[in-house]
Amino acid sequence: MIKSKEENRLIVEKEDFNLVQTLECGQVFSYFKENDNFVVQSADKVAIIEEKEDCYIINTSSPNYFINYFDLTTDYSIIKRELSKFPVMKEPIKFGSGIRILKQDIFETIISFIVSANNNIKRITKILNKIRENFGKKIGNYYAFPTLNELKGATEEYFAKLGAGYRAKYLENVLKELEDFNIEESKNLPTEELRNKLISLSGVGPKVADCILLFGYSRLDVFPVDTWIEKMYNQFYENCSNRNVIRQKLVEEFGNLSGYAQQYLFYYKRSYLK
DNA sequence: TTCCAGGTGCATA
DNA sequence: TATGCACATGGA
Repeated sequence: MIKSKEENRLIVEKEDFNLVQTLECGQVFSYFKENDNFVVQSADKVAIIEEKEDCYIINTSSPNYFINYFDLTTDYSIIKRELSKFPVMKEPIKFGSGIRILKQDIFETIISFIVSANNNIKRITKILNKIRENFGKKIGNYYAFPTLNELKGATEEYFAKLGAGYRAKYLENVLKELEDFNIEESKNLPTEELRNKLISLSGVGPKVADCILLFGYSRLDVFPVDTWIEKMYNQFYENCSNRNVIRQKLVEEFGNLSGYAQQYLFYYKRSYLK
């Protein structure tokens, strides 16, 4: 998987790793294309990634951070083999065979997915980029995502101006609520308890909480149910409009592989079936 | 014009 | 506990 690691560069084989699939499967909003490369940002880290015929060259001053971020030490062939035993997963796994679940910064993930609720990806990205530019430290030609402390002064009016709509109030509130949250300590909580704690935050409901758990806390025993998963469930399982019921049934079915299954299905359904 | 986007919060029964 | 509706915004 990791072919070589140097101080400013990481070379990664393409086996079980497709950068476009990983970035565009809906788990992350902090990347963009620059010339022929992808620029990937997470918290205050940046990677500029070149695609070669048989590998990716990840240019970054933080190679270890991106080894963890792209989950490069996990063997996805085992996960895909296990999940392929479920008939419903066969095509989605083939379609998104290079997806990896990112390990993102928790604060950034909380803010990103509050913005994402009932919103479209284009506007979500626009809003998050503005937050970076307005409150983040400058790193070279790019901007870091602000820390809680750096973003603390942002008001409802500010977020509304960015186009956050009715989520502006949630964002202002959550910044205050997070001051007593203690993200570091929360990492040790069991999934269900942590889920309830996240849901108590402003703008965080069951779906956003599950996304934060999966993409920020790397909890694989959650299955975020959004409009696309609901469509998929109604197509492949049974008619059901209660998202909580859908979530419970899918977690029961996929257990500790739920998070992986969700991403393969989401990507397949959203980009292929519509 | 209406519908929809990786839903949440709140009132009501 | 469960259901229904309002909530900003802009593209299709």
